[in-house]
Amino acid sequence: MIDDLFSRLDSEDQRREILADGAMLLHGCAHAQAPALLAAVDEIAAVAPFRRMQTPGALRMSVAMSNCGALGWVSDRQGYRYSPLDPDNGRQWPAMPEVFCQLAQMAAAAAGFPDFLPDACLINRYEPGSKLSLHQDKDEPDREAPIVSVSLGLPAVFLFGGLKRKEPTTRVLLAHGDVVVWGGPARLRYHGVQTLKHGLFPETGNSRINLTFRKAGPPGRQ
DNA sequence: TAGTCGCG
DNA sequence: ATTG
Repeated sequence: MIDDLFSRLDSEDQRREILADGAMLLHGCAHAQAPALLAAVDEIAAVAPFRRMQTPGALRMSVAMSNCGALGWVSDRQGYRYSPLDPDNGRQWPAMPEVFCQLAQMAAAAAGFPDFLPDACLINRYEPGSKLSLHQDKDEPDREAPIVSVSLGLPAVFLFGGLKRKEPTTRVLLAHGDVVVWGGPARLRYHGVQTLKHGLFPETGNSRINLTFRKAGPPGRQ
């Protein structure tokens, strides 16, 4: 059923699945680096703790977030934007660890987007009950660069839709080490995460950690 | 209760 | 219109 919605990139490598034109799932791509990634997340969170941000509607998101890199995605009653400073402490976000940047570059290249240089990494922590409604990543002025999303910890159902909210969504189970890359004609596709179910994953404190790499700075300088 | 609608 |  779901298999019908996917086409296989090639029969030799069942670990790459095309979700749409310009969107690819790299199954288990980050599995080897996962321990290093999680250790780096802990270091980042010690400096820029996870927090549940407010939305323009003055409600709180269920997902707790932090950032690393030159720019971080923030939300408050004023709206969504990128900021070089952590609004909770007025300091720059922690630097993007080398292992983050290398993984993001490698995954982007494997999905057909060479020379991806992310300047922002949004770190989302999902506890059981957390979800992210269907949305577009459209706060980045440069739409040439792709989005790279790395899943760690508990599995979650990723919703991948079209360029209009009402278009049907594909449901994709994302497990520890999976990476999704979307760009080009898929860059503005709606996407979201279904409510996380509880499960056992001690390495992440029984939560799901998602790293989302973006180029959030001005166009050019790729 | 999962899916859909639609509020502000 | 909507990362609620």
